[in-house]
Amino acid sequence: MTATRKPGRPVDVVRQERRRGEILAAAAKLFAENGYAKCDTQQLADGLGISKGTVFRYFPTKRALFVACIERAMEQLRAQVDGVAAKATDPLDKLALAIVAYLRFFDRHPEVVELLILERAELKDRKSTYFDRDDRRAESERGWRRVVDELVSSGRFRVMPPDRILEFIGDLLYGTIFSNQERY
Amino acid sequence: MTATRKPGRPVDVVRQERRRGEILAAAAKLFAENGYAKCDTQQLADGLGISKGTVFRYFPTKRALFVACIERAMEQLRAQVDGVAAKATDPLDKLALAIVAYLRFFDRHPEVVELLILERAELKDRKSTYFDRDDRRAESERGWRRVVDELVSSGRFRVMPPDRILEFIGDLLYGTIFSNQERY
Amino acid sequence: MTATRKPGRPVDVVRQERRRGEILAAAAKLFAENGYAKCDTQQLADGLGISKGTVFRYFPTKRALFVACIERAMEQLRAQVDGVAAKATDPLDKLALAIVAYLRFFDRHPEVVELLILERAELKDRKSTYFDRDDRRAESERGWRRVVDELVSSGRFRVMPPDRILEFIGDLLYGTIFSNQERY
Amino acid sequence: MTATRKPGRPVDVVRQERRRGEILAAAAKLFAENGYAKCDTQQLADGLGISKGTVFRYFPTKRALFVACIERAMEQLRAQVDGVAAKATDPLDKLALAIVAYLRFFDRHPEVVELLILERAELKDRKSTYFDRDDRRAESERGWRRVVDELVSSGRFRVMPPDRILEFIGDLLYGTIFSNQERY
DNA sequence: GATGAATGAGGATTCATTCAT
DNA sequence: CATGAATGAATCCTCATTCAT
Repeated sequence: MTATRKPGRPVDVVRQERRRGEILAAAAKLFAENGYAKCDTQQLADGLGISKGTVFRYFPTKRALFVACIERAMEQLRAQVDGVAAKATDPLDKLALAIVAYLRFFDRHPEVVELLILERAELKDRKSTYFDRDDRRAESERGWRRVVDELVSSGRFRVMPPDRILEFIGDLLYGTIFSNQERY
Repeated sequence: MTATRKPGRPVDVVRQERRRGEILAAAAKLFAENGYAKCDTQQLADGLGISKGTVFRYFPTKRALFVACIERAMEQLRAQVDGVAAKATDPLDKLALAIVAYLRFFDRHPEVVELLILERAELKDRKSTYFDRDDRRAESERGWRRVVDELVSSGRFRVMPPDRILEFIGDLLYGTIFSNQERY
Repeated sequence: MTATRKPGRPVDVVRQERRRGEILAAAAKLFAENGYAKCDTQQLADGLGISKGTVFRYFPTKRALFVACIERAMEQLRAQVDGVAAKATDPLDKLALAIVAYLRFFDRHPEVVELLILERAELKDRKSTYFDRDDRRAESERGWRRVVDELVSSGRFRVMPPDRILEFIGDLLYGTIFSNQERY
Repeated sequence: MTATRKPGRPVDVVRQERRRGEILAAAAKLFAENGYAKCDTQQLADGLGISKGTVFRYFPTKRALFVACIERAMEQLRAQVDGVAAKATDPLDKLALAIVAYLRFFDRHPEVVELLILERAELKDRKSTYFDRDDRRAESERGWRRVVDELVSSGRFRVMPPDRILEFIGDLLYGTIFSNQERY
C-alpha cells in the first residue's frame, strides 16, 4: 500500500519530531520540579512559547505526555548503559561499566530520578509499568543474566542464582539513586 | 473566687486519641491506594462513617493529615527496628536483627512504602523531610554508627568508613523495599 | 396565670442579663472589626471565655445576635440624644444639643458606624430595618417634628415643610458619620 | 528570520472587552441585590449564559470582580459629573450642575449605592479604597476647591475654608444617597 | 445550664480538555 | 496546523448550628 502523493504543503515530519522532543524535554523538567498535579499544561506551553492546544496536538492527554517523558528517559538510560557496556568484552568489565554508566546517567539527569518517583506515585492504576510491559526490558535483562551466568560459571562470582545477583545489584542501584537524590 | 467551675461535656482525651488514630490509619491506606491527589477527603470520611468536617477538626488541612500519616509510620518503623535490635548485645546480631525487622516492617505494612514514595513525590516543597528534621533520626543514626564502628575495630568488618557501610546498607534496603513493592 | 414556685436553684436573671450584655458588647466589636461573614462565633466565644454553644443559648442565630447588637446600639444612641435634648427647653437649643449628642455618640462609638454599614450591607432581605419597624422611632420622630414646627411657626426657621428640614439634617448627619469614619 | 508567524485563532480584543463589560454589569447588579457573600459565582455565570470558569478567566477572584465593579461605577460617576459640570462656566452653575448630576447618577443607578455600602462593609482590610488611591480623585478635588475658592473670593459664598464647604456638601450628598436608598 | 464534638451544606477556585476560528 | 477562549467536573475547606453528655 503506497501513500498517495498529496499536493500542497507536505507534512514536515522533521519539524514535528523536533517539536515533540522539545515538549518532552520541557515537560520532563516541569514534572520533575513541580510534581504531576502541580505541572500546569499552560505553564508548560508558555515556557515553550506555544499554545496549550498545541501540546494536546502532540499528546492526547497530560498523562500520555507524562508517560512519554518517562519512556523517553528510560530509552536514553538503556541506550547509555548498553552503549557503554558494549565497549567491553569481559563480562566483569561489562558489568562494572554498566553500573558506572547507570549511576552517571542519574547523576547527570537528576530530574529522571524525580520522574521515576512520580511514576510510582502517580501511575498506581497503570496496568503495567514501563519496565514490565516493555519487551526490550526483558531482552536486556536476559542479556545481563547471560553476563552474570558467565561470571558464575567461570568461577569469578560465587555460586548463586544469577537472578538473585541481578536483583541485589538492581536494588542497590535503585536505592542509591533515590537516597542520594534526597540530599539535594 | 474558687476555681472556675466547668460544667458541660468534659473533653474525652482517650476518645479523641482513638479517633485520631482511626483517621490516620484509614487515611494512610487511602493515600497509599489512590495517591495524594486522588484521595478524596469525602471518601475518607465516608469510609470512616464520619463527616468531612470531623476530619478537618482533627487535621487542619489535607496536607497536614498526609504528613501526620507519614510521621506515624516512621515512628512505628523506628520503634519496631530499635525494639528488635535492643534484644541483641552483639553488634553483628544487632545489625542483622535490625535489617530483618526493617524489611519485615515494610513487608507487613506495604502501604508505608507507598507513603514514602508519595512523600518524595508530593512534598517537594517541604522545607525538610521527616528524616532531616527529626532529632531522633540523628540520634538513632549515631547509635548505628557506633555499632558499625565496633564491628570494624573488632575486625569483623573490613576496614572502611562506617558511614560508607551504613550508606551502603541503607541504599540496599531502600532499593529493596521500593523495587519489591513494584511487583504487587 | 401565676408562675409556679419552683424548688431548686432559681434562675439567676441578673447573671443572665449581664452575660447577654457581655456577649453583645463583644459581638458588636467583632462585627465592626471583621465584618459579618468574617466574624466567627468561635472566635467570639473564645474572646469571652465561654463556649460556642453558650452563645447560641443566648441568641438563636448569628443573625439574631447581629440584629440585637444593632438594636442595642440604637437604643443607646436614642437614650443619649433624647437625654441630652431633654435638658433644654428652647427648641433651638434642643435641636443643637441633639445634633451634638448624635455626633458625639458616633465619635465615641466608632464601631457603631460600622454596625450601621454592616446592617445596610447584610440585612438587605430583612423585611424591615430597625428604623422602620420600631415604634419608638416613629414616636421620637414625631417629637422632633414638633420641635421643628415650633421653630418654623415662631419665625426662627424659614418657612419650609418640617419633614424636609428634618430630612436635611438627618442626611447631613448620616453623611458626616459615614464619611468621617472613612478616614480612620 | 521574519516576524513570527502566528496562525490560529486571533485574539479578539473587542469581544473580550464587551464580555468583560457584560460580566461587570451583571455582577454589579447581583452584588447589589444579594450582597457580597450571597452573590454566587455560579448564579452569576448562569445569568450570563456562560460558565463559571469563564468568569474566572476575566477576573482572577471574586473579590477582584467586586473591586472592578466599584471602580467601573466610580469611573462612570466621575465622567457623568465632570461632563455635566463642564458645560457651565459660572462657578455656581458648575457646582449646581455637579450636584444635580451626582444625585441623578445615584437615582438612575441605585445599585451603585449598594455597591458603595458593600465596599465599606466588605473591604475593611483593603489598604486603600478607590477614592484614596486614585490620583484623578485628588485632581478632581483640587478642581472643585478652585471653584469654591472663586465663589468665596467673589463674595457669593460666605467666607469659610473651602475645604469645609466641600466637606459639608460631600457629607450632605453622601447622606442623601444612602438614606434615600433606604426607602426602596 | 453549659459544653464542645460532630455535622454537612455551601462556594470559590483550578485546570485538563475541547473546538470554533 | 495552531490557537486560546470556553468549559465544568472536581474538591478542599469553612463555619453556623445541633445535641449528647
